[in-house]
Amino acid sequence: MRGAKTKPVRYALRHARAAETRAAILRVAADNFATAGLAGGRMEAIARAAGVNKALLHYYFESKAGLYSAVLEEHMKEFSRRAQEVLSAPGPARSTVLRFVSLHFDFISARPYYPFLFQHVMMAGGRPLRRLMRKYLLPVGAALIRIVAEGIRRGEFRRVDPGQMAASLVGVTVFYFSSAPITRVLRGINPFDATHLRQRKEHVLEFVRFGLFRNPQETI
Amino acid sequence: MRGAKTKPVRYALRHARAAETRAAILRVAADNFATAGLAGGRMEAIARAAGVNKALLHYYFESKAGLYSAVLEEHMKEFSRRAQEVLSAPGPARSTVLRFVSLHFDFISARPYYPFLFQHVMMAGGRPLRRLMRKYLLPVGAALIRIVAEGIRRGEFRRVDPGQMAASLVGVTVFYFSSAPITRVLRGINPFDATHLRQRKEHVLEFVRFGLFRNPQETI
DNA sequence: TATAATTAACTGTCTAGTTAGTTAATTATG
DNA sequence: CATAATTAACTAACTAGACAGTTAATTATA
Repeated sequence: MRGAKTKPVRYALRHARAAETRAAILRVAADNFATAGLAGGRMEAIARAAGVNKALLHYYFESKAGLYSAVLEEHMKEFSRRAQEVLSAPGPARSTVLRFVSLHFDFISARPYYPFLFQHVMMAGGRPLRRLMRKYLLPVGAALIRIVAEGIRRGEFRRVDPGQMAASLVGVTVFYFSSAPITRVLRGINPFDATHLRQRKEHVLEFVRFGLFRNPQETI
Repeated sequence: MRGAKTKPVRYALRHARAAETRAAILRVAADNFATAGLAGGRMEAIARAAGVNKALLHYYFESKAGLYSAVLEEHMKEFSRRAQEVLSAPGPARSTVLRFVSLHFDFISARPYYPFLFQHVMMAGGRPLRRLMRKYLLPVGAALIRIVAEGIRRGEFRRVDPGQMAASLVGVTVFYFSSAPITRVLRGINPFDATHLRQRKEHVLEFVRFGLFRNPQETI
């Protein structure tokens, strides 16, 4: 039986420890897949690092692809939840957009491997990609576009193509993280230390204000 | 012998045909590695698609990693050359930056797999990454930063951190392409058709003008 | 004592890389 | 200038190792 799908409430304690094991596997797998991709990731290595037997990965996640999907889905679900919260909150479009960018930035800051995991599925494509994208990204993307459009209508933003702007908001945030290895090599710094993160975030938020807002200087 | 490194001018005809074969391998390999990564790429598949024997790949490129490097280097060399040309041309910083962004955008437009190839080495890291980065990216990055700094000094640009701005310029361009698979799924369009490319490029250039220039409206 | 959680040991397949050649263009030479 | 020798370009068939996934059993706990 796949231990993950059925949750036998009767076996609460037993299940609690099992959940820990499962979480440990997911944590380690995220790291492994992020650096190596689906093809490059090693089930054996993941099992060893998680301190469990290789067969247990299959017991919980069926297959390598299943494990990969589970890893990715965990993160996407969480981000999607938080993003929807921010994007559906009332208030001026200006602050909503800035709060979204800020959330996005912080979310990835805490999960350095997230962009890589993402890149890998994207490049691989296929059915699982489509499922995850439609389920988690589509709603967030739509909400973001809606907010930008609203901001334009209200005169808070310049007249831009909301779809294009959404892509730029995400792109300018994500790129810093997905190019982190280059930064490390070329600048010899750690892009994930507090100082550099703060500098980058500040820059991104300012860049967004000037790139999108009608009156960038105005305090919100 | 590695036919590629030594170029026996004496055997002109023979060598000419060999160069074609080599180029064909590189072309096919770019495609294969871009979708599958280094680990996921298949020497056998590349050989078949290029219409040659698998052993020939090793004859020319030593190893799988060697082939991957060769593929990437080809593209990076070419981009680096063109970028340096643009960045070292005289004129106002405004037009230099816009011309750089434009070149970058067009270069990738013509090589849809380039960002993916790139991402893969980056994630893998290691010695070959460092070599290529230092050789091709470092000079371009430095030149771009210099131009931004110059633009600030001349009062053409807002007072921004030149390094951060360089990252944003590249990021906002690259993201459209590296997220192309998502776009295809979510919006059901082909991001590489002429219409969408034009729309995106227009948006990016405008976004850069507003995000960076002191007087975005002013014509150059 | 039933069953969930976990493991050791195994197997079949896939694939990078090798080896021992063949083919054909080019050059040397009788 | 014909043909033998040489060499670059290329191939068929193989090997060694790696790795995903399986099986049958064991341990822990409700």
